[in-house]
Amino acid sequence: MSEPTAPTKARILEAAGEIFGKKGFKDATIRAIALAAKVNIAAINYHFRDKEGLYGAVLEEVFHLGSTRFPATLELAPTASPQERLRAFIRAMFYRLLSSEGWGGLSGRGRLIARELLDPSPAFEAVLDRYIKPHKDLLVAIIAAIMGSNPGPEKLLPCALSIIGQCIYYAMASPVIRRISADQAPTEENLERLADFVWLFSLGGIAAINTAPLLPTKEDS
Amino acid sequence: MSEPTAPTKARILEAAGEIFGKKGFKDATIRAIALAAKVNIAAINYHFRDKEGLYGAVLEEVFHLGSTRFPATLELAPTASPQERLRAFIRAMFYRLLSSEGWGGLSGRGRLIARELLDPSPAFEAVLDRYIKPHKDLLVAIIAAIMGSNPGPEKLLPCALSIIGQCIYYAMASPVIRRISADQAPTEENLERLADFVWLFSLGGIAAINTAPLLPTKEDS
DNA sequence: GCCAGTTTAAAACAAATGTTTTATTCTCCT
DNA sequence: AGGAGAATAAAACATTTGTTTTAAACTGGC
Repeated sequence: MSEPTAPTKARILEAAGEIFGKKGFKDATIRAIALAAKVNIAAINYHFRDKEGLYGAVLEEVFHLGSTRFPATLELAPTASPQERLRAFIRAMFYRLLSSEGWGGLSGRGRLIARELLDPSPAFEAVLDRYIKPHKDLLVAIIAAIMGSNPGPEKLLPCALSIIGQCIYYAMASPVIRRISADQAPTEENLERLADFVWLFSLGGIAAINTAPLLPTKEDS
Repeated sequence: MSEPTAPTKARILEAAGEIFGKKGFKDATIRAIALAAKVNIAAINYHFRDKEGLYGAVLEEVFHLGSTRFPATLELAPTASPQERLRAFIRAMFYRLLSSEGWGGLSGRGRLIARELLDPSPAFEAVLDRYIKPHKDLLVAIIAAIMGSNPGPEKLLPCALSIIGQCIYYAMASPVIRRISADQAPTEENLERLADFVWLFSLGGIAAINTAPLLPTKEDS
C-alpha cells in the first residue's frame, strides 16, 4: 500500500519531469514518458491515476527538490549583509532554474516553471501558496533591508518582480538568447557569472528606485 | 489570385492570433479558430495551406503590426537623450506586449511571443532575423550611449537581456503576478507606471554595471 | 449572363493519444 | 511455500483533431 519500493515510481517522475519540461503538458505523451522511463504504460496510470495526476506529482517534486537542494539562503553566513543575502537569493534561483548538475538535477525542469507562469495549471495553485509566495516574501524582506527606511509595497513588489523577471527570462529564453549571442546564453559554466551580473544590475536598480520620488500608484487628483 | 477581398482572411488571422496566443500552437484547434472567426474549416486550409502555414502568417502579422503600430522610437524628439530613448523603447515594448487597445490590438498575442521564446517554432526563424535582432541592436546602441565610454559586449548584451527580461516577464507572468499582488499586475491603466518603473530600475542597473569592475567573461588564469 | 475565384456545408479519413482491460510474470514478506 | 502488491505485455477503446473531399451556393468583374 505504501511506497517503500519506489524505483519505478521514481523513474517515472524523473522521465516525466524531463519530458514535461521539454515539451509541455500537451505535447508530452504518456507513451514517450513510459518509453524514456523504461516502464510500461499501464504502470503510470497505476501509480498516478492519469496524466494530470502525474503532472501534479512532478510539479510538487520539482519545487520540493528545488527549494531543498538550492535553498534561497545557500552558503550564507548568519551575519550576512542584505546585499549578500540578495546575491545568495539570485544565485540559488539560477541554480534551481538552470543547473543540470546536482542530485536529481533539474535539467529541463526549469522550463516547466516558466510554462506554469504562462499557463497555470490546476496543480499550480498548491505550489503557489506553498513555495512561491513565501519565496516572494523572502525577497521582499531582503529588498526592504537593503533600502533601509521601509518603503511601501508599491516600491518593494515591483523591485521583486524586476529581479525575478531577469532570472526567469534567462531560463525561459535560453534557446533564443543562444541564437542572438551565444556567449550570454546560460550554461553550466557561466551560470555564476550571469547570476552575479543580475545581482549587480539589481543592486543598482534598487538604489535608483530607493532615491526616486514616490511613484504615483493610483490616480492622483 | 490576389487578396483584394480579404474580410474572411483577415477574420481568420484575427481569431487565430487570439486563440494561438491564448492556448498555444498545439492546444489551439483549427475548429475553434474557424468557430471564432465564423468561418468554415475548409476556408482556413484554402487560404493557408495547413495549420503551420496559418501560424506562420499569424506570427509575421503580429510582429509586423507590433513594430509599426508601436515602434521603439515612439513619440520621440530627434534631440532626445539616450535616457529618453530608453524610456521610449521600454514603453513601446510594454504597449506592444500588453496593450489591448489600438488598431487591431494585441490582446492575447503578447503571450504568443513568450511562447516562441520558450519553444521556437520553425516560423520563428524568419521573425528573429527580421524583427528581433534589429530590435536588440537598437537597444544595445541606446545602452552604449547611456554608458558613454564604449564598453565591450560583455557588459552591453547582459544589460539588454536584463531589460528585455523585465518587460517579457510582466507580459508572460501576468496571471501569476495577479495572484500574488493584484496591484502590480499589468493592466491598461498601470501600463505606463510599470514601464516607467522598469525604466528607472534599469537606469540604476546600467549605472551600477557601468562603474563595476570588468566582469570575468571567460576563465581567468 | 457567365464564370473563375471564394466560401459554405457536411461528411469522411487517418493518425495520435489518453485510458482501460486482461492475462501473465515478478518480487518481496510472512 | 504462498500470496498480495507491483510490474509487464499487448491489445482494444474512445476521443480528439488535422486534413481532405464532394457538392453546392455566393460574388464580383468581363
